Amino acid sequence: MVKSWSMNSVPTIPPGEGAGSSASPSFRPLYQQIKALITQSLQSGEWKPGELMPSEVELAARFKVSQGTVRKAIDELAAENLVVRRQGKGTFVATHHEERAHFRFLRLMPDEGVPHHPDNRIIEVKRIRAPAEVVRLLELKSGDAVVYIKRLQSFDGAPTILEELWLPGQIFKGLTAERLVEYKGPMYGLFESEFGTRMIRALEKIRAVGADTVTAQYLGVPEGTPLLCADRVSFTYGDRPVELRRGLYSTAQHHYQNELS
Amino acid sequence: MVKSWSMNSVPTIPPGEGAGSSASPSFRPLYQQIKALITQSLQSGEWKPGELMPSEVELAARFKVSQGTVRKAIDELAAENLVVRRQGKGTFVATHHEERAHFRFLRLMPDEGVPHHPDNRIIEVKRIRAPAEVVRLLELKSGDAVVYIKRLQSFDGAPTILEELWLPGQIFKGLTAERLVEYKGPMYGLFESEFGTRMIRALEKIRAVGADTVTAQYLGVPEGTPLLCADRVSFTYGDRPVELRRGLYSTAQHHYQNELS
DNA sequence: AAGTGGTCTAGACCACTTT
DNA sequence: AAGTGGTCTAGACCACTTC
Repeated sequence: MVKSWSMNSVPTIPPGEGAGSSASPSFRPLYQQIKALITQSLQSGEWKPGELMPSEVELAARFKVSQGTVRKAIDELAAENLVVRRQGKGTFVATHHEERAHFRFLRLMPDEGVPHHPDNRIIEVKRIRAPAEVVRLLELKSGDAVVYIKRLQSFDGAPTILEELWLPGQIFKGLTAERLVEYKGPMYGLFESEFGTRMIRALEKIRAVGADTVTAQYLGVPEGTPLLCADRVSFTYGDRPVELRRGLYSTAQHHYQNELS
Repeated sequence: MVKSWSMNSVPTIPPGEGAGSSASPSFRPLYQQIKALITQSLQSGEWKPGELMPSEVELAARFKVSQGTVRKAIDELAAENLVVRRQGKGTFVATHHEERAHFRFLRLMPDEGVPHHPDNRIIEVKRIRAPAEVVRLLELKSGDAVVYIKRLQSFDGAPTILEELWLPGQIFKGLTAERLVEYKGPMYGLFESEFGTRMIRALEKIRAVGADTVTAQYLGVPEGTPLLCADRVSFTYGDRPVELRRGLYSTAQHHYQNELS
């Protein structure tokens, strides 16, 4: 179904688009081919977020490879948080509808106490033509529509995060203020369930800025107060950018936490 | 040398300090025991940073386990950046003396252009009694001495990072301003070569603050300018904290870059 | 040609979960 | 008891580096 190496399983993939500076023709390990095939099935929705995937034995039979090869492919997918393995139960498609995932993209932690979920207040939702900067970062076509969202998040009643989002209009067609307000849970969960778009990873660029008049009002701080400004581009399968987000964080009682390893 | 499982290799480790909420007595996979033994050898300096380690076959013989088990142990060490594997050559102890490692702990990137190394200017080096906060974060004893360092880093002549460091006095005995000034290369390289202390990972807490008078002068910005403030605690083997660092970053032409995955 | 890490297979047994 | 992921072994061959 996949292979072709020599005697003991040799990949069929012809030399070509090598991933690097290899002098020899490019090779592709079998397990990486399997990994790509499984990723395709995840992307196409053959197995939906939260669902149980076929067992390793089943997948090995389906792809006509050994269980060990399937295992190595799934190991990498698990390391990338695309799937979750549970001993004795099986392998599940990762979803944003679990506690575990909620704080993977929210790095703002309280200086003291345990992290918990913010209260959301939607300020504005509208459909606009994408600004040039958004066109560039989301790889859109000039003139494409985007959904613009502005919201304020509070912890224990203290306004802390003022956020603006830009989402490709084509993907997020029916996204209205009502649906955002009535939806309980993390926004990425909504995107995943209602719009079939799962955020996989994101890139953030962080700066320090002074609060402008409007921002200061929303966050309840003096104008000019230093704030963290985090610009985020989020990607779905295949490194396709599908969200632009600018967050302004008040760091009076919170900090951005990061592990370097 | 290690094992004891049953017929096919069973771990000797007696039930006891299980790592988790397991109801049954705790087990420890063989490969994790091997991993711990290899880590010990790294920590003790049996193989020094940059050096070639014994091959998988040798280690398998030494520990009386299969090559596959050693491989899995080394795979995890490589994932944690403790060792580096090079096909055809062998496995090497990771070191801060390589380009590759330099930007693992320096997340401040230029808004445009490629990242490069800063110019260092040592402002102050002194030996002091550790302040209470430092005692707490570095897990010292009250009254212990620490080496205090203050330095300014510039990119293309533009002062950008004002940093303060606190290092355990016991470990960093002969650390003087002269040695810091004459040393070329990343500071973690100096720590590794001259003081036998290798930084493995670090935890950062980031806030936005306004530049005070002194800071503003060093960084050449108006007083009150918003700056990133990054408090870092670095750890060596065994999660022992061995460095406290506070960096103030001017984000006029740079940003703190972070990948969420 | 020899040595090293990298891939693949096949089979055994273990721990965990559900039936 | 049956099924799942997790560990361990043994052996084969491959790609890369050095001699």
